[in-house]
Amino acid sequence: MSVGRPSSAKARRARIPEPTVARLPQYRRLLEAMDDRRIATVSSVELADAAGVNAATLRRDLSCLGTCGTPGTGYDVPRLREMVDRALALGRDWPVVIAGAGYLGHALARSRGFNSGGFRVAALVDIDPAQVGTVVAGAVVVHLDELDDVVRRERVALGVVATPASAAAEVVRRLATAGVGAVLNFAPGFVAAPPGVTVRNVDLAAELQVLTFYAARSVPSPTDGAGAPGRALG
Amino acid sequence: MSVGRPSSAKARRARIPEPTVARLPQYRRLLEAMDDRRIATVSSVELADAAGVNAATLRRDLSCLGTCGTPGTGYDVPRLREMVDRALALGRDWPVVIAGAGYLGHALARSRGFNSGGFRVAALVDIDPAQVGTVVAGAVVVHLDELDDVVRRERVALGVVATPASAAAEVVRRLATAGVGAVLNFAPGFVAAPPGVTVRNVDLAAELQVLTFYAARSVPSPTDGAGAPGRALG
DNA sequence: GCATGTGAACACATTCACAGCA
DNA sequence: TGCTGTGAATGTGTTCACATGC
Repeated sequence: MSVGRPSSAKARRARIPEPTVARLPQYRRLLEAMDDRRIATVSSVELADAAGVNAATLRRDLSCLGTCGTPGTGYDVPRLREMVDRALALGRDWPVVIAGAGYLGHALARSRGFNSGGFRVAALVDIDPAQVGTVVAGAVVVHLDELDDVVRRERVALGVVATPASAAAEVVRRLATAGVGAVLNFAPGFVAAPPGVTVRNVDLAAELQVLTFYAARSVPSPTDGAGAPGRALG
Repeated sequence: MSVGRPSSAKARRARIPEPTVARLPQYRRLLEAMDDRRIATVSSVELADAAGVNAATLRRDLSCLGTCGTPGTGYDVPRLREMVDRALALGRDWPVVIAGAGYLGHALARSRGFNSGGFRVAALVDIDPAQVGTVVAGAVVVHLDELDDVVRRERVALGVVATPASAAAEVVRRLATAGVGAVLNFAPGFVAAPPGVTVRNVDLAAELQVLTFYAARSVPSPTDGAGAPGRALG
């Protein structure tokens, strides 16, 4: 704890806790909106309130990025925005392949979040002959057997699984074989990660069930004066 | 620590930690699959391995439900399944209203997870005249102005927001006013919860960005022999 | 013998509170 | 004075390890 540049060098390659990583996209969006409105500076309290987190938590989150806010002033919005982008490895080109051209696949392919900030849907893959050859939001639907070609040609590093549950494990395996390094799986059920591949499971039905849990705890007990505090989760 | 039935009464109304609640749907699905295959008993190690969690964690999770596994044998699958269902307040009827009949709204309305286990899409609401009056997977699309009627008539307790971000806050407000007690918000950005309402924000674009963070940490460093362990997140 | 359920240890994240600096 | 960045305290979840009971 002595040598080198004081702040940046210290935190440059420090491990970032998972909860912090999960909050970064939220900060990013707020900073983007502020930047668009030409807001030059923001304090930790302002940003934290907008994000719905504690100000100390926000400051600690940002300190992981090796940021330099200015005491007495706050954070420089464009600069902070750039640092968050860098931490999330955004800004560079991230071609995505979506496996499964059903309703969810279509919805994701058309969503802004999958077509901005460096993300770009390079292609969708499916096995349904009725889908193969069609174009969704500028991206072609190709047959699953062409997956390797697409991944190699477009240098795809990210895969999204929007197939039925029964196909998910096999599709993840094929994505991994094709060279995709990270997969976002929307199919229900736990899919184990092949070696060297990061798999993130997002289960929309599970989210609904978790919500139910909290709803059931507040709804059937209308006896609490002001009611449950109505905290926002997630 | 003495009176009453030893296990169940003690844990019956204990607070369940949020991470535990988030894992319950996963256990539920596995138990359902085992039950269908007529598997009568399961040990904590087996179930934990299938779910990708530590066995001690699983046992502690289940102990929150006031369960009784049998030492030397394991857990009774049908019985445990029922207890998880009860904890999640499933089994009863949960009518859902989906706000936003775009691609995501359609995908959710058609998904199995939103139409089983007690969940039922009572209606979709939108303001697009081209959508209003159409039927999606057996559910009608009605105008946003009819929200109050639908919620009252169908006793809707759960709302799902699948609108553009710009409309999300207002739609959550209207859902709350209509009497919906819990909302699952898929629109990007933090939506504060009105008093007495639980709001759970699920940001699909953020999931992709989080994935990128981990992908970037493993991809550009192909120097680690066996590579990153490829842990499954989420 | 074998698997549950849980006290105790540990690891981690959040929050407070304040030193230090603009 | 105002706000950042962080040591220290707190709170929470995970994991170990074993007593207990089938």
